[in-house]
Amino acid sequence: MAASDASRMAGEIDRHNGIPIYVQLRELIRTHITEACPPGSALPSERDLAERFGLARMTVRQAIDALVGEEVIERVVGLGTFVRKPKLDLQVKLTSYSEEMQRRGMVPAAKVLSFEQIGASAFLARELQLEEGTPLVRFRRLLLADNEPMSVDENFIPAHRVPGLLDGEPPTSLYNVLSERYGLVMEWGEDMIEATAASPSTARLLNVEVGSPLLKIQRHAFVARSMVDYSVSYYRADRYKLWVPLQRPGVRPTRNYASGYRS
Amino acid sequence: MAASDASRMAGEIDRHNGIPIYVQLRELIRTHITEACPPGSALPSERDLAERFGLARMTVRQAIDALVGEEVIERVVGLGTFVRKPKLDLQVKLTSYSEEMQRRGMVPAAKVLSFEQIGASAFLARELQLEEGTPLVRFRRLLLADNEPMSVDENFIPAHRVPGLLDGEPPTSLYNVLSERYGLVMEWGEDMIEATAASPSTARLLNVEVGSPLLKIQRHAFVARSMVDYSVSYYRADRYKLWVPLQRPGVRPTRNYASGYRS
DNA sequence: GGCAGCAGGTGGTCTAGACCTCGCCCGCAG
DNA sequence: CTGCGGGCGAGGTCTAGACCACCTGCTGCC
Repeated sequence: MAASDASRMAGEIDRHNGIPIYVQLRELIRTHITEACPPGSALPSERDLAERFGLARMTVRQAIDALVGEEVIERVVGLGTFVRKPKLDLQVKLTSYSEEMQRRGMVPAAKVLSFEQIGASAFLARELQLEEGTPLVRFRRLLLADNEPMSVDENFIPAHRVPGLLDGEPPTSLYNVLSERYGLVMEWGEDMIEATAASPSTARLLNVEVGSPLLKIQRHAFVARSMVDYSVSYYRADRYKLWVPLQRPGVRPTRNYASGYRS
Repeated sequence: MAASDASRMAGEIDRHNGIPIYVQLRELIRTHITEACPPGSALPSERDLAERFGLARMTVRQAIDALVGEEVIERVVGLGTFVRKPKLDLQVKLTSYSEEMQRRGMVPAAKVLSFEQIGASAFLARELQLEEGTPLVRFRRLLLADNEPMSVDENFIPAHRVPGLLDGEPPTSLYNVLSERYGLVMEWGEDMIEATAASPSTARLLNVEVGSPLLKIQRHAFVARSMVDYSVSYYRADRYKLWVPLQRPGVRPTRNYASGYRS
């Protein structure tokens, strides 16, 4: 038998709590996967699941459809449904500096250069899609990795989004504070990337020679449809590379089960 | 009535040609959209479609589900199903230089610097995941935009992938030739981006001063799971910026109907 | 021993209903 | 004129079946 035993799945469906059954089942399956199913292992068959939880098969399929859409599991006709290997991610992540450095295995640190309220200049107003003169919080830092300068970083946030932020200490991780204190979880954004040469002041901060190549990254970050953060960063070219995955428009990625699904 | 008239939809379902009904219906709807539905307009209701084509509503939903998954259309409870505005794409495209420049509204051109067969050096062998000494086609060009130097570009392609390529003229658009003559359609890839300073030879080619900042982009491009192209490009920083969309891991983009769906 | 074919299990597709909530609109009452 | 409440039509969820194509493993024949 390809499929695993449905009776070993924990949990029950509550038909009267208002949560759609397929959502409940989907989460039960998700839990079951993370707790008991290594990549490549089989899930119980749709019919088994339907019987186990007393549901119609179409309802079970709806739950499974959702997980297939998330690319958590994968259907193979005639064989069963299988847990996928964690996929290579074709999406650049919107991460904070601290997260990014930790991912790269370096110790992040920061030296605050300024933390103040300013009025939006014409340029900043345009970048942040606001009226000129709108109060902004300006947060400028020298960011270090493993105790060595990595980048000079300047964030601009509409002041009305973060009342009281300036009263306290400058935050260590900006995105953490925005999310935990103000509920501002960045959902999406865009980076504009270019190469530039170090100005004298930036060069001094980054401990490189004037004119050294730097990676300049301007970022707009959004919550829902309103921009919450505009930032400009100058990264030392000798210490920082960017990795960008690409996908060909209109071409669906090739399937890659190949093998490994036999019992 | 929110929904449009189902009887005005062209096409019929063929129940005996082996193509799943929901696939046929999906394509009929897709055609109907491109031909007769501006963004924001309503589709016929699920029940109308079911009646118009003599199908069960669940089957109609399956067709619509697919298009919703593609983000072509959008469901709004209590209102109907609507054609989405063309979405902002959260995915970097794997495009060739010619495509990219045309998209930016500039006239691409190229001056071939070399077009030859070489053996893979230790470095190239590692980058292309091949044995050292494997024959490669090396294609080095000075790329122009609007008749002004834009970048120096060097492609390496395993020679066995492109038999006879060197016999002819150097191609104008490399990706076009790879796809049309050899069936090699790049499916995905990755860019490594960094800032660097112009070496004397590169500076001369690009018509900039030695030490000027350049954007260095190394690209690995794949067909299925094998690498077909490794390239290194040096872009003039004053003429080229990269745009990279970002998505927060684990956060689903917020709905954005908002308005504009009233009749 | 080997191979062909069949049986049983899997996902794929489809039906014809059911009842739910949600949003809009219109008509009635104040 | 205004407000509110119901009617109606939209999508959302769910059922209990049906038949299909596909894959595997077993069985029995050669």
